[in-house]
Amino acid sequence: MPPKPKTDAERHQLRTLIIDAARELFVARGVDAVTMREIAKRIDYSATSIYSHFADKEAVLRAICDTDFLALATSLKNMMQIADPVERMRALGRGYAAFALTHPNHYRLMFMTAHAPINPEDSSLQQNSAEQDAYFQLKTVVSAVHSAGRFRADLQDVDLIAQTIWAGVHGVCSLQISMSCDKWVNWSDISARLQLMQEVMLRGLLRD
Amino acid sequence: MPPKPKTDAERHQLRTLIIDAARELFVARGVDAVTMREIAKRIDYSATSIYSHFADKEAVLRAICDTDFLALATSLKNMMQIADPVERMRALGRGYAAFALTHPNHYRLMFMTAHAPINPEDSSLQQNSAEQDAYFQLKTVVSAVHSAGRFRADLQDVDLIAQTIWAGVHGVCSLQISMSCDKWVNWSDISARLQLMQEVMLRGLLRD
DNA sequence: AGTTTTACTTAACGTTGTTAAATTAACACT
DNA sequence: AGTGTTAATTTAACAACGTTAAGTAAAACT
Repeated sequence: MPPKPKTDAERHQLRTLIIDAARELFVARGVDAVTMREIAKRIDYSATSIYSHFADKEAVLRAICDTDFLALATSLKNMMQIADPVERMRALGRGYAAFALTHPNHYRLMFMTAHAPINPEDSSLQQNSAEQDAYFQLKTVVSAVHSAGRFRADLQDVDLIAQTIWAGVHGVCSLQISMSCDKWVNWSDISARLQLMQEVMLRGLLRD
Repeated sequence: MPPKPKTDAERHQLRTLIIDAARELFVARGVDAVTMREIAKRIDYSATSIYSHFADKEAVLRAICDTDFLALATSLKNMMQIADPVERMRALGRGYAAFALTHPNHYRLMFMTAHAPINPEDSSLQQNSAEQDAYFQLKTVVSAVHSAGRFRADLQDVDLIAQTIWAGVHGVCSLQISMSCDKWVNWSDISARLQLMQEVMLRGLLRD
């Protein structure tokens, strides 16, 4: 019941223990459905002990998201190796979608929830970093495709193109996340929807 | 404080009074941030009286969505008059986006918030109705374009095509609604993003 | 040895969605 | 007219939540 003084390393270890327990529960059943007491029980601590490591539930969430933004960028980084820029762009889309659909609750928090503008001081991530900024990765790929002269002649605005591609993939993923259990619509297979979106986007953007 | 027996009309009136109060609050501050007691206070009733009209908070949300789904379908109905099926499809996309962007909070409730599965049988709206079902309207247009032989040869699944178009427009709108204030991304003009998405989708889907 | 600090725990507060019980008014029937 | 019955609504109450305050035991510092 009573404790020993802990080193910084031990403190950090407990911090990530909390984060990992919380993430597992959030991902499984959604943020709102998971209680602080439950997170604590998972790691055999009392609920209130979490508050000596995080200001509140929201802070736990932000910590998880921070690591997951990084996780997204990291998981996409592997695909940046692909030589052909168009294939690279295609792989990036697939990777992004895979991330969204395997971590729907994280994705909801990152891209489907209105949040105050991200304070660079508040986030540990660096903007315009090939390792940490997924949007920068997308922009880089789009820029490469553009430089290779593969886009249609009238498409010159790299940001605009990147945002349209993002919107296409995001549309499929977010609709899946918030509407797929809805019986009103006779939903096609999610992989078919993703595939067609990818095809349509490429055909619509690339030179014949 | 005490009551009179009420006619069906009066009951219905109070029901919509609750819905309207709840909608206003939900739209302003989000579903989770609004309490039942707050909704009740707005219409000078006790919190518990809501439960004689709705099973729970979720049921209030569903009822709100129901009326807004009808509003969306109604606003799209005019565009179904356009003769050329491709032009009709284009107009439908524009109309949908206009609804989303002029009623962002309603749109968020309808398409970006997780809610219990909508069973067509306990909705007041009629599925597959040209007046009440926006998805049916989209499907009808897609079907017309398909019948006119305007889609590429390999595109045969009307549901799949409709859902992809929906995802494209939804992607632009939902990204705008939840991320446009984010300074991380150098956002292009929303109308330019919509325009390009529309172009890309049509070029990707239609025969050359 | 005695004080302070650290790492926790238990108790407790205010709110939440929701249910149960109480209250009050109008109607239906003798 | 008096008496149930029913409907509409309220107040009281419950369990659970996020969070804060107060308490406790061991290690560390002096």
